[in-house]
Amino acid sequence: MQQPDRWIAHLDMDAFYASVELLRYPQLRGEAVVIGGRRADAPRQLEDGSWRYSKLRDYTGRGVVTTSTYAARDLGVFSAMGLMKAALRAPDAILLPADFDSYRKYSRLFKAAVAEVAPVIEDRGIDEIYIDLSDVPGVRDAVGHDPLGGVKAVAREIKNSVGRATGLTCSIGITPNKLLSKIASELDKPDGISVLTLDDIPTRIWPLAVRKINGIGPKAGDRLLSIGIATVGDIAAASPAWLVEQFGESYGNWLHNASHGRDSRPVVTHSEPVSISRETTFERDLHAVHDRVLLGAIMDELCESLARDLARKRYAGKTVGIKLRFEGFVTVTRDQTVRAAIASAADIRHAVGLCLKRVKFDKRLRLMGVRIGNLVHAGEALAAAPPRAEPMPAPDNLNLF
DNA sequence: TCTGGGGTCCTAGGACCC
DNA sequence: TCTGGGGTCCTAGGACCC
Repeated sequence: MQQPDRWIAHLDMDAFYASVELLRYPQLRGEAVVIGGRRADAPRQLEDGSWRYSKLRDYTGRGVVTTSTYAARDLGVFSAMGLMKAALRAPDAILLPADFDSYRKYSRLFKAAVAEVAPVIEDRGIDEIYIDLSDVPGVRDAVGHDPLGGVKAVAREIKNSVGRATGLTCSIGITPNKLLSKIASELDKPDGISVLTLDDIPTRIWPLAVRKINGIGPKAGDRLLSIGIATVGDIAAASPAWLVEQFGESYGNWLHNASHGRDSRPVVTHSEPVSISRETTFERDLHAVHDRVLLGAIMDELCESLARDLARKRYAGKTVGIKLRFEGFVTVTRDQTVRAAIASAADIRHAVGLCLKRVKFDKRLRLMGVRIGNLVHAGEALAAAPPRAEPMPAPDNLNLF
């Protein structure tokens, strides 16, 4: 076996949101349960102590499946599917609203439990992480005699630690790099461990569908299929020059390297946010003139939420952006960069007004969002920026809607 | 039966400066 | 006088991910 220079793990919590809900409602274990929808769909406890749950068949309106239990997946209900479509497939599935505070709590718990075993961790969202195991004693000391055994023992230790801390299971893939580990963690899900070396690529990776590669999404997947490429092995068999011809210099070369399992990205243990945003989809499409007052109030609220997020995280930003989604799912964005970093709801709302002026409102709206980028730490913003660098907002800018 | 909310990164054109 | 190349910032859109 070729000795890898790194051992990188990808850890993915199994059906994370749904599994956290099952800790609270253990009587639902084994049932088809779907997370999504509104707060009003929360279970109610009856006087006799029994619980009353919402069923998917009773759901009407917008919304998507956030996660589903494995029993619900067996019925064809998956993440990001519209709830109305899911209701057709699994009308008797139980619907629970998402409780992100609870998921964040369990997220902190499982990451702390992993850190006790292996501290070099890259956050990849609420339910997954990369871990560099190269310098973990049980891995490092096994190099030379039984590397695979050492790696597997550490993986079991991590899973036990996560289980003790949360009562939840996870799946772990361990390989020489992040790209392969991300794929490997899915090979034996749920509650599995998969260890792969570069020698395993032809047998374990090449037979997989191209969409299993992190970075090949719906568009690239369709395009690859349309030119006769269905598996990772098909990409590996194609010439790099041809891939570059089809997909451009950058993506073509990346596809070639990915299909051969090459990836040198490090595990990044700290990163700063690039932007912070808030958005909301309406229950019904709204008219820019007819529903002007309502839209204005919603935009005020979005700006206030964003300002609270900025204050809590101690950031200010120089570029404010709006996102508008019209009926027909057509999305439009506008950006406005101001001279000095801002953080207050009023300053954000003013910049939003400038953005809104540059949009043509000829269709109904289904979504509005506000984003702030070009972030600086709040302390630095105060030190660097003279107060009142921006003029007071003109009254008409505040009332575009 | 239309498709949530929070993000990151890339591309490409134009402005502006040297 | 009609013409270069490079660097950076801003903006808009889009792909992708969890």
